[in-house]
Amino acid sequence: MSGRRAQAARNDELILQAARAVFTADPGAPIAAVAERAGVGISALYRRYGSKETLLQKLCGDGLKLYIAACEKSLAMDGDPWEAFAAYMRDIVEADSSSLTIALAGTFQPTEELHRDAARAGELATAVHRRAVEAGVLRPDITTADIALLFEQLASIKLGEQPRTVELRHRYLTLMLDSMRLPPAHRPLPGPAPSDEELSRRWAPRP
Amino acid sequence: MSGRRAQAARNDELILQAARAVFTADPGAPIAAVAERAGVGISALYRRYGSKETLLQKLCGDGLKLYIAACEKSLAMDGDPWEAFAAYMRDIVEADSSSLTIALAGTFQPTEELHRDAARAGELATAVHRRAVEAGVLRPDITTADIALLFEQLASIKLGEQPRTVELRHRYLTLMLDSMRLPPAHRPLPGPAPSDEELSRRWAPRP
DNA sequence: CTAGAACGGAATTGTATGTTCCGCTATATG
DNA sequence: CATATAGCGGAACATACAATTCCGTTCTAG
Repeated sequence: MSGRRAQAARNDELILQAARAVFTADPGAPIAAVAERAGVGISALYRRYGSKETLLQKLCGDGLKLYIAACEKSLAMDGDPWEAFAAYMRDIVEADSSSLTIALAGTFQPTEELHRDAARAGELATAVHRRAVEAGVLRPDITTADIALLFEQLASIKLGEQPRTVELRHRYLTLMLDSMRLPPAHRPLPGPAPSDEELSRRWAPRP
Repeated sequence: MSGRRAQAARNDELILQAARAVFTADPGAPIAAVAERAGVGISALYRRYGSKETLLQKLCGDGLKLYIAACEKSLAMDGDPWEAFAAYMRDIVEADSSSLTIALAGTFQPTEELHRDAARAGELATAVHRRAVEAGVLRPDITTADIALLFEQLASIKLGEQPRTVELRHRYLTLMLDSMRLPPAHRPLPGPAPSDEELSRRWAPRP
């Protein structure tokens, strides 16, 4: 397959990647920013998604599917129950789906399919959580809702470029896991702490 | 003092309170929302602050002063070094200055005074941190920059009304403190975990 | 060779928001 | 009591921005 068709197929992917990157960095970004990042014109976007809302629903749906996949992967793990739980949380952080899902909450009308997937994700998350509690490796006073909020906190971290941001999220996830694990223990923290320079850079006036 | 002068003096405070509340809830809020919340006209605002930027600088400055006060209070405490450190973090959460300070970073030109206060706040925070590390009650691999980011994570929590939000922030602060304290230990978590209803409410499309 | 899919990007349209302006009111003052 | 004016409410203005539409162009399948 080549020529115009091929470009179209490539653009499909290009646009989705761009949209993920742009809206993850700034949930309120204009749709033109997505087109620019993808290196295509605006009409290439509107050919695929009838409106901004449609695109956001698609992104949100993809994020949910990643979430579901992480849950299923964890549930499929046998062996150390704590490791299964921790892997679940690490996978979610790695997928970076919360950022979008959360920031976009209330921005658009949830599809029927979104509702179904969200319900399924909730069930799976509950299962992952329950297994950890029943195995006695997770503080029982931590609920599934707590975990959802913890993901949101991690998603709020934004410092420097994406890889650095993910690295820092893992750092604080490690901290969170320490505080949730039974028996209490401290693990070494991954990645360097933020430097003062990283922190202060944010005070430069944004154009 | 009564009559017109009195109303003016009252408005001074009214406007500041409203501005704090509004911008804390939504850093991008229009200036008209502040006037409405304060129950005054727009011109009452512009009489006091020449521009939105000026108002934001004022709020940010106030937040910094609260931060500085919390540091000084902690440094003045003698007795349990851990308690001094924990009190510092609790006070910052209570003051809720981070929300503004962080959300507004980069949205306006920092004043000279802001710079000075920020520097002073940094020094004090470092002192609080060092004392905890030297007393052997705080994980040494946690840096002051880490703590700054932890505050940001707490500030990102927004669920329901302000009091509930603060309650939840204390809940997760407790978790964080557990993970930072030497020797490792778990403390009971304050406040109830978020209910599913609280969480799902956010998905209602915002007008 | 040509119909039409795919596209780039300017033009259109609507909205949101910072700021200014004007007329009103109550009060301080002589 | 008269009146200058501080303080105010809110409409009007100017503008920036962003979603969407539209049209001319390009490329390729048949």
